[in-house]
Amino acid sequence: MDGAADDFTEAVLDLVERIPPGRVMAYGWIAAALGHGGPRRVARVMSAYGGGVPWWRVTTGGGRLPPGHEEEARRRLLSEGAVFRGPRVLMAASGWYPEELPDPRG
DNA sequence: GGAATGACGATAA
DNA sequence: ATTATCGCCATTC
Repeated sequence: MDGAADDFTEAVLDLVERIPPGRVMAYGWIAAALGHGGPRRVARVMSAYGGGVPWWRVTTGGGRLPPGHEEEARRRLLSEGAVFRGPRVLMAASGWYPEELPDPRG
């Protein structure tokens, strides 16, 4: 076991919890915001511990909903006012990024 | 130690 | 738009 692993998990969950309603963040964004790890690492955390946070506000880089939970996530996001474009979320409109951190998009 | 796997991402065809 | 392939990173077998 590794204490640092729990630390990373906690950081991911904390960041996901502060995503505003109707907004979404990508796995890669979260990894970039935390400064280490990777998209797969974040996805693993969500898969295991995402049940305690608004996991539906986390999507793939293209606005794709989490596989196996598309129905659920889509329903929730629509309810929160997220902008959809077919089966995906418009990251340009509903994408969110912590203002206190540098934006990877430039 | 090596192969397989996964709620990913980017690129090529 | 869709499929295929590779890279990434930690976990699991």
